[in-house]
Amino acid sequence: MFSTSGLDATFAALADPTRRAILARLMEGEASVLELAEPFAMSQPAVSKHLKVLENAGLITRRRDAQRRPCRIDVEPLTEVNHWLERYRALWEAKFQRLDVLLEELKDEEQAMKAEGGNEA
Amino acid sequence: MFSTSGLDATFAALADPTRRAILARLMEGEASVLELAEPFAMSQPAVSKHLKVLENAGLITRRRDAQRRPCRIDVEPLTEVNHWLERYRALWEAKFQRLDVLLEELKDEEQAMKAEGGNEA
DNA sequence: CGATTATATAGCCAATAAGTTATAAAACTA
DNA sequence: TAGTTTTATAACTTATTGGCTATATAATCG
Repeated sequence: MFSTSGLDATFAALADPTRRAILARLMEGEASVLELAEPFAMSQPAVSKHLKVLENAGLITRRRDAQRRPCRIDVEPLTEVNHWLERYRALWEAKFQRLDVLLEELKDEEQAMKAEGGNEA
Repeated sequence: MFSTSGLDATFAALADPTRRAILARLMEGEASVLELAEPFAMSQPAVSKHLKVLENAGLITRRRDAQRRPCRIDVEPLTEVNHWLERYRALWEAKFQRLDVLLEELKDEEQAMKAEGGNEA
């Protein structure tokens, strides 16, 4: 068994606009499957599949409420995305710095990271 | 012709670990196709395909240098990811706030955004 | 020109994804 | 218990993805 990086599943889940819309909807709070399905021109099973993808990526969790399975957003994978982005953030936050200087700094940081073993693409 | 959200292409491109590794490599500066292919147990055409995916997502640009087509990272789509993440950032940055209070605040913000028309899943 | 190097393209294959309809299962309601 | 509501699963289809090998193209070198 090899656990493909959590980022694989997270980015793949986020690549679909229906699933991003579902996450956006869940920012307003819990919602059932039918409530989540309502805005979409799509069958209920299709939405259930999307929810499974989100759940497998850890982006939502579900509880039981009678027949309903209310979903709520789980933000943890997004923190991983945020952390992954960190590596690149300097590239656009330092728009007015000279690029070559910036890259030198980043290379130095990379050396430091390698020295302590942190390495995930 | 309907232009599927740039986020679709960006997230899909980032969902593959080979492509994320290529981006990480490009943080060290420009690299040719063969240079980028070298670390991977994968044919050159496979890497060329990955580069095309990255290029279509706007994550890299290529120039011509004799026979080589050096690639460089283009960070703009990552800024879009960063912007998309903004909506959710409060959820993990405010871990110690009461969740219901937080969600109320977010709903208010959403009303404000709707009022001025900003809406992208 | 012919040879070499770097990259792209074509054609193939297997696996996955995203949708469908039909049906099953779970939990409530009368 | 029988019916209703909500969700999940199965089976199928079509399109996309990611890899391969073989080949074509582009640019340089001798």
